[in-house]
This record gives sequence, structure tokens and C-alpha cells, in this order.
Amino acid sequence: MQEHQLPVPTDAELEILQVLWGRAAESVRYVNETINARRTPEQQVGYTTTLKQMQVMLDKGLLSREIVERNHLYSAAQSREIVQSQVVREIADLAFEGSASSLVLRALGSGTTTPAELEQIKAFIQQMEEQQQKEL
Amino acid sequence: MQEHQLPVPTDAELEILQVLWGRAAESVRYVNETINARRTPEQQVGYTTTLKQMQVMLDKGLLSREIVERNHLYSAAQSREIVQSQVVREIADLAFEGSASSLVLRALGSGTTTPAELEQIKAFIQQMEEQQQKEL
DNA sequence: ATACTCCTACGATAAAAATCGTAGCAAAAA
DNA sequence: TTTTTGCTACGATTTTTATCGTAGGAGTAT
Repeated sequence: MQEHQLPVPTDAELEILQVLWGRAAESVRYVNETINARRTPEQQVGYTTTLKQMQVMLDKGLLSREIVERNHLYSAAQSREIVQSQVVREIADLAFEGSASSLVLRALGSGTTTPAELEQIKAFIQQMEEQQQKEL
Repeated sequence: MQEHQLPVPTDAELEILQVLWGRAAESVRYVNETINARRTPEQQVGYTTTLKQMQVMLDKGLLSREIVERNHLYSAAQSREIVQSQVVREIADLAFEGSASSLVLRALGSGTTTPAELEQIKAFIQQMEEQQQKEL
């Protein structure tokens, strides 16, 4: 039972969160198998590893748990949006001198962004600018 | 003496790289003091800590070293661009299901991007699209 | 020459993160 | 009822990352 300031998830924790985001509460078994399905045979991870990880995350407040007929079902306690924002800010600080916009430029420049995605991003910016207009 | 595939730098390593990028070769002393200047009094770090870190980085191939009149001067062996791209790809995988574009959207949405930066990003996208046009 | 300062080398330790092994409990199968 | 199966709890270990302490060398000052 922690009451810390919610920590930014570690790498292994993010892997678990990605499985849970957007789903209903899931069992440890499900998360473990999903993760292993995405991994090469050499880096498969044991059930108890995932279990322990998720228990720690529960304690940190990153997951929540409900018990249904003796089975434990976990779900993400923090929304994808919030956590992703934290992660972005963290690496902006760590590798981009705190500048989210230079992070964006790098992501665009070196990425494999399709024309459709570029359109989507442009539309989003458009929308932001209109919003900023209103806020004056 | 490593011959690994260049690893993505750790957090502490990125902190050091940020000091060195864009500068001529610098001493350990300089890097250490620059880092501490950016830190609170409680989290100051000793000289030998930074030294050791940089020696490890040299071994990993992240830094290069030249010896000038008995003094060791280090510089970043990998360009800012390359490393930043690696970092972006890593966290895209870790927190955005591999999608750089959804990372971008999140960075824009939750960030403190100024109107000027938005313009800059738009211009960059414009440029990319023109480029893609030519490549057909 | 002796002491003092500034540097590097490098093993050791600490702290954080990730992984696993074992024990133990309850339901289901034999 | 005994065995098997599938689950959780939790300490322990391993691995990775970060930090530091000490030794020692070369210049510089006293």
C-alpha cells in the first residue's frame, strides 16, 4: 500500500500496461502469455515473474485488482493518456533538453510515418491552433 | 573493448551525452560540474561517479577519447540525431505499440508546445510531404 | 625534498529492476 | 479420498545501473 507520488513505470511495467490498456480486467496468466507471444523463444518469461511484477505494480498504484470467484483480475489504474504523457516528458528531459517539440521533430524525421499519419498529425495541429485562437 | 551492437544509452548516460553534444571534447571535470549545476544539492554526484560512467561509455562505444598533454578529453561518439532516434524508437515500442506517430500526437497534446513550435512542426511536415512526392 | 593539488584506474558497494523457486491453498479429476 | 492441476504469496537471487572510496602518478608549490 503505497501513497507515493505515482512513479513513471519501468520498461517491464510498460510492457504489461500495454497489454492491459483498452481491455477489461485480465488475469496474470493472460498477461504473461500475451507478453511471451510477442517475445522470442529465448526471452520468454516465467509466470511468477509476471505475477510478481503485477503485484508490485498494484502496490505502486499502477494497477488495480478485483477478485472474482477466487480469481484475481487486474486492470490499468492509470489511463494510457496519462502514463504516455509522463513517459514523453521524461524522455524529453532525458534526451531532448526538455523540449517536447524537438522530440516531435526527431520522431517525424527518423520515423516511418506514412502519409496518412502525417495528415492526421497536421489535422491535429490545426485543431490545436484553433483552440489556442479561442483562448486569447 | 566491446564489439556489441551499440546499446541505447541509459538515463545517466543520456545526461552525460546532453552535456557533450554540440561541444568540443571536454574533461570529466567539466561534465561533472555541468551535471551538478543542473541538479539540486541533495542529488549532487561525485567526480569519480561521472568518471566511471564515462569510462564505461567509452568502452561501450558511446564516447571517444583523446589525450592531450596528459589530460583526457571526451566527446560523444554517436551523433545526437542517431541516439535520439534510437531513444524515440525504443519508447515508441515500449509505450506506444511501436507507433511513432501516436507518440507524436501524445507529445503535442500533452506538451507545452508554443505556437511558434507548432509552426515549425507544420513546416517540417510540409517539407516531408514534398519529399515524399518526389520519391514516387 | 616534501607537501599539496589534480588527475585517472579500478575494485567495491549500493540501489534499482527483473526474474525465478518454492510453498501452500483450493477446486477439479481420478 | 488421493492426486492432479492451477492459482497466489513472497522471499531470494540475478542482472543492470548508479555511485563511491581508495590507491597511485605526475605536475606544482613550499
